[in-house]
Amino acid sequence: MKIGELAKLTGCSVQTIRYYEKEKLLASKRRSEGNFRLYDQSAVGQLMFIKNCRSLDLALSEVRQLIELNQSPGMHCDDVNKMIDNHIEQVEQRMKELEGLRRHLTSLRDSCSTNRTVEECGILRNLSAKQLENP
Amino acid sequence: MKIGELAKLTGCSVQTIRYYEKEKLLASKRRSEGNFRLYDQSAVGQLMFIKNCRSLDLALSEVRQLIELNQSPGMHCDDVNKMIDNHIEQVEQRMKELEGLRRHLTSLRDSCSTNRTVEECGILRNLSAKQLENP
DNA sequence: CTTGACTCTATAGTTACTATAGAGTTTAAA
DNA sequence: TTTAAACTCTATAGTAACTATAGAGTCAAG
Ligand SMILES: [Zn+2]
Ligand SMILES: [Zn+2]
Ligand SMILES: [Zn+2]
Ligand SMILES: [Zn+2]
Repeated sequence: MKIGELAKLTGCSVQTIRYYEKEKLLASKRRSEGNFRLYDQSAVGQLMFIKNCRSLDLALSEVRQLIELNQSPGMHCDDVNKMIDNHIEQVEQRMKELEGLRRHLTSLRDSCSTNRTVEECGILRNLSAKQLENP
Repeated sequence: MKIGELAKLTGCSVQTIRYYEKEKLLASKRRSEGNFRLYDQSAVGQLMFIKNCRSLDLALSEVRQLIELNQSPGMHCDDVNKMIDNHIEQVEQRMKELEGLRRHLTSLRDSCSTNRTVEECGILRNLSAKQLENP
């Protein structure tokens, strides 16, 4: 199949597939006479693997590691487990940050009401303050 | 004062200050004979304003809008309020996404235990599956 | 007068794509 | 058979908000 069909089958864009190739994540094994990339069924699986990883916010460099690991079936998979553990931690960390941000933004929002002028705006006044209180 | 002192006073890096100038967020009013940027006390306040905005994850384009607004003290501040409301929504949206991600990652993690080989790795097997279940 | 700390501009790199431009290829209809 | 549409190719630039150089110039102290 050509790149367009692979794109349709996987829900990736054509440019994204070419980008993954450049990044050594997915190779097309053959080219047509007119130099078009040709893929077989296994490419669908490989691309879905990448897509699944991306949906979990794994970086492409990590996806690359996983692909390489996948090629040594006898090795221990500790590194995979660690990578996921790491991600869970990072996600939780980011959630905490966002929670702090949300509280900050909410209290900032409460410092202004409707029908005020820029001069009177509590938000702008707070943003101008020497330093916002730390969460 | 020169750029290095401004950087120290505000906790921004020198390059960041120059970047903000290029992005029309903070101008140095004068230059020294040797072409060094010179700042007065008001620059400290302006830069802290930017820093406060950034700590709330406001985009530089939004900071620019706020700075412009700040220059029309008689106008209504509705746009400011709307901007903050918007941000609160976006933050809450992102928190929801991360919560879904966390659940996904956690259940994926549970599909593997210690002392398995790559071949047996539940995580890799799940990532290879045609499609991950949607949250 | 030299050393070191500072500053200047310009440029490239980061991440994971997306969006062109300009050219060539393939397929299908007219 | 011609021609048009649809597809593909490479190469390049853009995104956001910085960070990190390189190479040159400025300034203060010793
Ligand atoms: Zn990671
Ligand atoms: Zn207001
Ligand atoms: Zn925003
Ligand atoms: Zn495993």
